[in-house]
Amino acid sequence: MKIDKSLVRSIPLFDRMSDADLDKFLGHAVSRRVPAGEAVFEQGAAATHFFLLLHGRLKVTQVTEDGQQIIVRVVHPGDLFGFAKALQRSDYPGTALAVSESIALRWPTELWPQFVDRNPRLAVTAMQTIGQRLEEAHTRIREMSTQEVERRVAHAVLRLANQAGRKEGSGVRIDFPISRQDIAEMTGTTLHTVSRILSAWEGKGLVEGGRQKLIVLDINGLAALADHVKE
Amino acid sequence: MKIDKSLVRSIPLFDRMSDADLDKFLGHAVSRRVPAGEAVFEQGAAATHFFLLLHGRLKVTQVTEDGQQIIVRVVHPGDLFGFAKALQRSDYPGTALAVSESIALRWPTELWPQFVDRNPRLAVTAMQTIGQRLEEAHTRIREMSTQEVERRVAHAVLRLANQAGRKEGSGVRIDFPISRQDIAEMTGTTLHTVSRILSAWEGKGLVEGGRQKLIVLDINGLAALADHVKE
DNA sequence: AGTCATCTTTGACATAGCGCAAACATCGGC
DNA sequence: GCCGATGTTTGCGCTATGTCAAAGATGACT
Repeated sequence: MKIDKSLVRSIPLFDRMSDADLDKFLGHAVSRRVPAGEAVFEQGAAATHFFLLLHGRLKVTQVTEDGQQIIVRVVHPGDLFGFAKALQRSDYPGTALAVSESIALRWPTELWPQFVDRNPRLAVTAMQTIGQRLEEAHTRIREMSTQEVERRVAHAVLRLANQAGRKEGSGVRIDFPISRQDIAEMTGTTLHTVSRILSAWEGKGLVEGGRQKLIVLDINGLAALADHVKE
Repeated sequence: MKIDKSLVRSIPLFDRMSDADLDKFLGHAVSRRVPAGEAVFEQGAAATHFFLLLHGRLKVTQVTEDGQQIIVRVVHPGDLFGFAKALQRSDYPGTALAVSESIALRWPTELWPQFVDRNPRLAVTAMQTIGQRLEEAHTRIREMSTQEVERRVAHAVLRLANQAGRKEGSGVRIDFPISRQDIAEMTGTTLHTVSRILSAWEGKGLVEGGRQKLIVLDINGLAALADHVKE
């Protein structure tokens, strides 16, 4: 599939790469269209490629031995993902599932070292990316350790609105299909509890819900809920 | 303070470095003795150095806005720590506190790039280290999302026994002073609950407790508790 | 337009584990 | 050898949240 170069250029990681380098980089890439509901790679599979999301939205999930699922993170356009090999893993630690129709570029993991070599900025970006993820993970741990469910959900929704929000009417809509179950798996609770919480918020005019839909009407109100130490 | 070179050699990261390179590396290092209870660096402080723990034990903690503390991880001898700058942060995200008398080497963060340059293995090790930490963080998130407190504590204790266990009599002793409060902060619960759980375990002969002391008597029994899906 | 699968809401109920409080144990210092 | 500081144990009540159950909504497909 032909690669939309201007799309790639719009990604910070590549905006200042020389045209020659970019061509070399993209020369090895394979573009793939992933329909909603399909996996880019599966947990436990051999890490043969690393990826860059150009368009769409993925969720990375892990399943525990006893069958419970959690959402590790959401992949947004411009994000590198699946570079387990760079971290010295031989298999993917999670499953990457398209939640809406997506387009991803793919490179064989063997190329990673030479890309990094040729383009130091990539190494820095990768380090940075992982650093951020580590920080996010710690934030999540901190929240799960110290906050009640409602605040955690508030934080999660705010984060989503930030990363995947699109203005719609008087509010900000989460720009991909997301279920209560998904939110539950991101915050470590059950869909029932999430449903109750969202219903309550809807009653207070903070959000507007719907099937696989979520619109934040009052960002500040939500932020207050998320930050406010209850008294 | 003079650096014990054989101690450094015993760390996997350095065991195969050439003598010349090692000398160059250590030439820039400053060794510091940290008494128990003292901090190597504090959360929020400018990240001026990165470190290597030679001896002792540290806990890295974070404090939330509302004053609650969590233990992010325990640093063992041979671990690199505090390389926030490599991850493009300007300050330390947590506080590193010695829980027993420790010795740490210290380098200015500016040297990081050139060390990595001269010694590619360091870069790989660092990447690997961060990858592991990320994985650990996800494991913890998974546990906190899906398991009850008792299983989480069991996992935490097993991990400690693995990383810091020393045979003692018929059991394995956690080889540094650790309180119920600490365990609580590692597992996202309260010291009360931890105390109850440990008391129960002691009743079953799984562990032996004490002031800032913990000895695992029955690793398998504990592992069963940690893994066994309750029915 | 009807059917089915999926997602959401809501209720009733059970309980794990937290908060509070007080007694108790252990250790290091004087 | 006593004292104060620090850590641990235990009881009790409460409530946030999970579990179980069932009834709506919503949208996709035929």
